[in-house]
Parts: sequence; C-alpha cells; structure tokens
Amino acid sequence: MRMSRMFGHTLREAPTEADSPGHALLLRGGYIDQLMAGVYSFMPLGHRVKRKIEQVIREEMDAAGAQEVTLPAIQPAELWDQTGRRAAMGAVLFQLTDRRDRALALGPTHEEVITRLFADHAVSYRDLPVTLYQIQTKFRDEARPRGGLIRVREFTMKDAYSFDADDAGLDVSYGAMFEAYRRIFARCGVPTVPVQADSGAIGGKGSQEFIFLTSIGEDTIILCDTCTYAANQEKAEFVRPAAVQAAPGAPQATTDIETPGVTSIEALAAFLGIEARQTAKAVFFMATRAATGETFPVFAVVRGDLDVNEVKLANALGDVELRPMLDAEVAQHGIVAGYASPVGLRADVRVVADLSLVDAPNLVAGSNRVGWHTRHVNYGRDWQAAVVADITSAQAGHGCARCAAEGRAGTLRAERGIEMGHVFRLDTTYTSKMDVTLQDAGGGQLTPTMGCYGIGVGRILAAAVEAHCDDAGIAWPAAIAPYDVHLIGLGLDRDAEAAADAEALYAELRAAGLEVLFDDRDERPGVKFNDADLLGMPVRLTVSSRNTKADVVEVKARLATEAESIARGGVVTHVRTQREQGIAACSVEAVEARARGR
RNA sequence: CGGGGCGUAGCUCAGUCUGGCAGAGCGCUGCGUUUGGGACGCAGAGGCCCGCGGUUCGAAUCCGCGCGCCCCGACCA
Repeated sequence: MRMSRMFGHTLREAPTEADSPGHALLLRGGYIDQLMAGVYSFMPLGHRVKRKIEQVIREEMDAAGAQEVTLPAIQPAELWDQTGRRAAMGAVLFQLTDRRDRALALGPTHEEVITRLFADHAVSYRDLPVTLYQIQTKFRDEARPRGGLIRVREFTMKDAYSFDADDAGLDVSYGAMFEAYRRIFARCGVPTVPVQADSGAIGGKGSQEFIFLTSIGEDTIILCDTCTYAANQEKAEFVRPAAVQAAPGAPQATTDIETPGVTSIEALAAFLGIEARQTAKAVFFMATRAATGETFPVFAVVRGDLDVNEVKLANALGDVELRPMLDAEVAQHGIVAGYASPVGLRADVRVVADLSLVDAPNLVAGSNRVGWHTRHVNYGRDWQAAVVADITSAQAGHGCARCAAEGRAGTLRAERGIEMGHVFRLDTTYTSKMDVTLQDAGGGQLTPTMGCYGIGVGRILAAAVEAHCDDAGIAWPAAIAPYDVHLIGLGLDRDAEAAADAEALYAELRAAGLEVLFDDRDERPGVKFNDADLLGMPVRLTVSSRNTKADVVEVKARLATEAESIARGGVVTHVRTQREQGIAACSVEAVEARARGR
C-alpha cells in the first residue's frame, strides 16, 4: 500500500476522548474512529488488524475441528422468551419491531439461535460431537460503554458452541477449545491468565475467563503468589482470617452498649478499641426470583473484616436478582440502618450468613435501635440463618484455599484485568429449556450437553496495543500487524535512482509474499520516521540516496534502538527471517510466561 | 440509573465570568526555499460557536428546555 493513497491521516495530538495509552495510539494512528458512544469504525489499518486476528482465530478453530457458520444477527424476540433470557438480559438487549409489529432483537450472543439450528438438523447421537463457530457482530446496549474498544455496544465476537452426548464428551470439546484459546491469545501477542469465573446470566456449570492483566482493567482478579490459582473476585475462594477466639469458658452473655453516632464498622472498631473481625456487618437487599418474579428481603451478615460479594450471595440464594434495599424498604422490614442486628429479625426477612460467622464467638453486632450495639453475639445461640454460605469477597492478603487444601501457605493478591475470552460448560441448560432431544444408541432419547466459548476480537486488538507500545507508538506483534514491513523512501523526488530503487524493493517484497506499507509521500524524514513509529509495523526499511549509492538498505525492528545497514540483495530474505522470528516469539510458552509477571 | 465535567475549524484549545467584527497552534491547499527524527517564508481555504426557545438594539457569551460526548459509581454474558 502506498501511503500517499491510504485513507486516513495520523494525528499529532490524541483526541480527548482517548482514555488509555493504547486507545490514544489507535486514534492518533487512524486505526479507528468513534461514531457514537461505544460504537467504532475500523479504518483501513484497523480493519487489516481485525482481519488478521480473525484469521488467527479461524485457523485455530478449524484446527480444533470446529466448523464455521454465520448466524443471523437479527432474531425473533420470542426465541429469547423460550429461555427466559429476554427478561434476564433486560435493557442490555437491543429490541426493535418490524413493519408487522413483530418483536425482534439484535443478537447479543447466540445460544438460543444455535440451539434451535442444532435441534433442526441433528437427529441422532451419530451427529455428535459437533462444535460450530462464527465470527459475528454482536449488539449489547451497555449501560456505560468505556475504555475505547474494551466495553462497546457493537462489537465483533467469535462465538463457538459444542454439543456432546455426555459430560465426558463435553470435557473433550471444552478442553479442545481451551487449548485453542491459549494458542490464539499467544499468537496475537496478548498475555492472558485463565481464571475461574462465575457463569453469570449465561448459566451453566462452571466457566473460565482468559484475562489480560492491566491497570486499566475493569474486573478484579485474585491470584495466588505460590500456586497457579487465579479467579475472578466474583468467584474466588479464600481462607478467612482466623476469628478472635473466646477466652476459656463458654460464650459470654450479651450486653448492650451505647454507641452514639457509630454506624460503620471502622467507627465501631475504633470506638470500642477492637478489630473489625470481632464485629458482625449486615447488608440488606431485595431479591427477585427470576423464575417466578417473587420478591423478598435478604439480610446478609458477614464478619466485619469482610465484604459481601453480591454474585456469591445471589448464587447462595439460587437464581435471583439482587438490588440494594431502599431506605423505605429497610424501615418497612423493621431494620435500623447503621445498627442492624441479625438478632430478633422479623421472620419474613431471609437471613444469609457468611461461613466466617459460624466459629466467630462474641461478636459485636447492632442492637437494631439507634445508638446501641450488642456485645457477645453468637451464631446459633442468639440468631440463626436460613442459609450459611461463602458470600464474601477474597481480598489481597487472604490465604489461598487451594494451597491450604494441599498443605501449603499461599497468599492471594488482587490485580485488575480485562476479559478477553470466556469458556463455559453450559451443560443441558439450553437444550432442556428448548426441549432438544436426540435418539441415543439404545433406542432412547438423550439431551445433548453444551459448551460455549467466546472471544472479543476488538478486545484482542486493544489489548495487543496496550501490551506492545512505547511512548512513540504501537509495536504490533508480527502475526497481527496490518503490514509486515514499513518501507520508507527518503528524498525520492530529488533522486531518480533512489526512487527507482525504492519502487523495485516495494515490488520485490510484495512478490516475496510480504505485505508492505510504502511511504512514498513527499514528506520530510522526521515526519516519516515518526509516523512509522506511531503506526508500529514490526520492521522498518529505509531507502535513500546515500543507501542506494552504497547498495544497502537500512533495517530497523520497531523496538530496536539502532538501525543496521544490510546489503541490498539480502533485504527480502532478511525481512522474511525477521517476520518468522517475530511469529515464533509469540509461542504459548513465551507469551504466557509474560502474563502473570506484571 | 445516581453524581460530576465538557460541547467553538479535521485535531488540541482560547474567547463565555464582565453580551459588541469568529480566534490561536497543529493539520489542509498553492508557490518558493529546504531535506536523515514532526523545517521556513508568502498567499489561501476551512465555522449551523451542539439544537430549539427566550431575554436584549445586539447572544458563542445571559436564562430555560432538550441532545450528545467523557469521567466516577451502579450494572456487565
């Protein structure tokens, strides 16, 4: 491509909308353009990167035995009613009506469509196993798009769906996708860590996310410093710090103490001169059961040094949506905010206790009257919970549960990260809701078990830039760079010989199968060098009068500090070798080694 | 959905408080000089000052109502 003909210009200053270094570089380089909140165009350079990422994905999916399809983006809304997800998705689902007033939706994901397609065309166990995938535009009306290409409302996603006869089959399909994902992220130069994750609204029995660890991430990831345990904070298990045990003898009798104006755990601990873990903390929610629409109050109790984890709490209650209780509802249920107590609660309030409370004696809890707390509150003796479960979040410094189970001491740390891909064991969640059965080998019927596997193409692009850039610009991983080589011609309008040399080299490189961005513009050298650094092709070549006279070409890898002169005759081979080395550098081992080490 | 900020040239931003010719730098066009890390001179082009309504002799500027974008939070497959 001749730069003199390429659509789009580089910017010296980044538009103010840029909110990360990588996003700024993509905007400055003319890779992407924002049309509205969370909706982007990919300009020629950005489009090329996107296509290359898709190609990597396609190759790995095909190699894993998956078959590519294209599913409709526009779908009947009633399909979403069959699984109850039209309601579950809520406002995130883009909905519209056609001219006959039929309710439609723009696909945010395709479990329903693929399950229908599968049901229509698979008839017996002999059709299993099968994995189908597509690379498609998804639509999600996110409440708040952010982070450049990270959280957007229209985006390209690769989604794959596996169908198997049984759990053992699902394990094989899931494993194949998991390994393909590791290769995809590595080849694209994006370091990721697989972490245990909550399945969320998509349902199913367990899932793992591939996380790119970065300070601009929107998820909190918990990692062990000793073993390989890693999990999303929504899901992470941990060893609770020990409770302060009672002095020898039985739990003491409760006594009320006056605590004027003391409504937070910190204030309470300071006021009484005790630790936060010697207190009980209460948080109240309204829960709505998704299946029935039934609404009920929830009173969550955790030890004072821990925080309620809403995802875990919702899971402990089973298939509910939670929202914080309004002030009026708090009063209506006889709860005194700031001094709430699990002791003597009304029967219609569902009490859920964290595991940390069961063996923590003599805690200080609220008295359920303004200005008073109660000492020596004990679970079992003074109050009971409908559910006792893990409903608190792991935090940095907590113990690693896996290490503890295996007799080691591991300490957890917390980092920010972005979800690049997510693999789910859906089990028969969708096939049973949509009533899909196949004939089995024995003349009976079987309900296939599913897996689903997603990757955000735009997120890979954005993360690749965040992971590979410097102050001057982008440094693309070899496999996804828009062009393999950036060929700069200096002073070509003044030197016909150098101009002919540059043209010849441009042709030779292309004839050798390399993709070349040729800066043939009438610009000063500084402009060209700076644009080359900004745009970030892996290799830069410079042809100029003095190089042509010496029968050499200057070569510089994007991140190298110095250029080197090599004989004109060896340029094509040299570039090809550099490209191969660049691709080899993105091995699974090399990229994953980088992933945790940030 | 709650809180905050911002909408003026392709980009970055002055001008708004205190109403009175639509501005600067970069970028863009032409000519000339220059030419190895974002040159210089001369001459130009480019604006629904987010929109609508109001106040006023007069509104980018003041008032009201919208819309859009960004940030923090809530939410997030």
